[in-house]
Amino acid sequence: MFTILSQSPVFHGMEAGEIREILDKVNYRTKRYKKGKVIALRKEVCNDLMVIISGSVKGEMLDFSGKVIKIEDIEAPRVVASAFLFGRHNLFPVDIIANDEVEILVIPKSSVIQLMQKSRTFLINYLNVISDRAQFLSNKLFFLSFRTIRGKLAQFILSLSGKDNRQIRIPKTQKELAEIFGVTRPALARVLGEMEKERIIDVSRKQITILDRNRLSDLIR
Amino acid sequence: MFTILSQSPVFHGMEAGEIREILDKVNYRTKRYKKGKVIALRKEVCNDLMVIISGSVKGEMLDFSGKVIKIEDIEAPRVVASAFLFGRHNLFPVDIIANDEVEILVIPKSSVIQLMQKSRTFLINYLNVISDRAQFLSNKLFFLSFRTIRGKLAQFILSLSGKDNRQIRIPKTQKELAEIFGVTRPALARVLGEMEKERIIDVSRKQITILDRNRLSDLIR
DNA sequence: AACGCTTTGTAATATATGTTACAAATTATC
DNA sequence: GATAATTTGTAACATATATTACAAAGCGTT
Repeated sequence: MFTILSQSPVFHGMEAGEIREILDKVNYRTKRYKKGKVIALRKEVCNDLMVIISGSVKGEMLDFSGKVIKIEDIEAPRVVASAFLFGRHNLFPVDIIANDEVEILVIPKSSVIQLMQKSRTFLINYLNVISDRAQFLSNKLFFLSFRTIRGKLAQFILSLSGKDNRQIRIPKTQKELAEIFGVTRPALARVLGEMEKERIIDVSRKQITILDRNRLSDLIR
Repeated sequence: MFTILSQSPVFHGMEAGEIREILDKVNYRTKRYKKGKVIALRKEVCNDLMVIISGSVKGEMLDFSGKVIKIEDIEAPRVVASAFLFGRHNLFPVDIIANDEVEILVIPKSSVIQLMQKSRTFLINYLNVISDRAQFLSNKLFFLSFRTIRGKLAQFILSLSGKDNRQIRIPKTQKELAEIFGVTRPALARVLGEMEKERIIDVSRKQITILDRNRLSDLIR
């Protein structure tokens, strides 16, 4: 178990033995859930740090019309709801459900704080995990703030391309990209086609070449 | 100064004297900036915690077309870029500019870590600040994920109304609400008008009454 | 090489929202 | 109470994207 934990972002840079040693000084336990079991309910108070040791869980929520929306998958050895253990509203934002047979390391909040004060590495790791999360969200939000698909695409391409390289490779299918953009796949394909026709970019599958950097920049806002 | 700091979220719950005491054990300094001065540049490494003691700053960025976009104002005694001191990409996401005469408390990252290990209160405060930020962003993102104005409005109204109260009061103008939704003001007004015509809600200025809860729920997704 | 599966390109039509403009209603200011 | 400023209601028109559908191209397997 401790070997797996050393792969987890919160125990990053610590040896299995070291992890065992500091965990032994605080309260912790492991829990197992069968596939489909509810691990935590939305709006429940989040009082424990949960690190997935094996298996994966999903975050789900019910909208007002009662439909289930899957928010995201979290796999071993990641941490569940890291940004909701602290903060003013430390309630789970979604229901957490086991995707398959899952084993989870559960550490009470007070022990987490003890760990942070004992281990500088653990402290910094935890800060990094929540900060990364905030940065990821902030980035995503900035990205969604572009109204049109052209704008999003221009922003996306320019932020991937360095200062002078004209070629970028997108390691995603159109379908995935459309999902990130929050648009439909045909709409994205159409815009790609239009921009190609206008000789702003050249598209061939996942390979995009910038033909006219200036006009591409102008598409943003 | 320490009295003002005790109002700051990171020193919340600490007396002025207590703050002076723990700060004296680490490195810190204060800096002053005149109106319009650049405090930090986008993509610069964020190595210090900055707490605004007096005045306010703004976050700005240049898009690829060179236009300035104001992101947000941060006023005393809040913290600047709390989520960017840690994390994998600890670079300022925006340029930070002084809005007026500003005084800032600057604490190097290493000292921040020392403070966290010395003071449980400071540690928990800092965790709360970043977590609040992540929660705020996560909420906003969830909200933007509703495609249509009707959907956003339904979500908004239902989340404000309790289980049975039919009346809610929105303490915002249409213009502000439209901005939160990321849509134009006339478009929002039109949708409000349509939903009123359909007898789903009753709108009179900032007062909204739910007439048909079921149909309102159906509008979500 | 033939088969199925996924990805991409494209089109017609429907819908939602933006844009611009203006007047009516409300609120604030003197 | 009169005047100005803000907020709201509404409309005509332009535009971007969703929806649905289908065929072509590419890819993996046998």
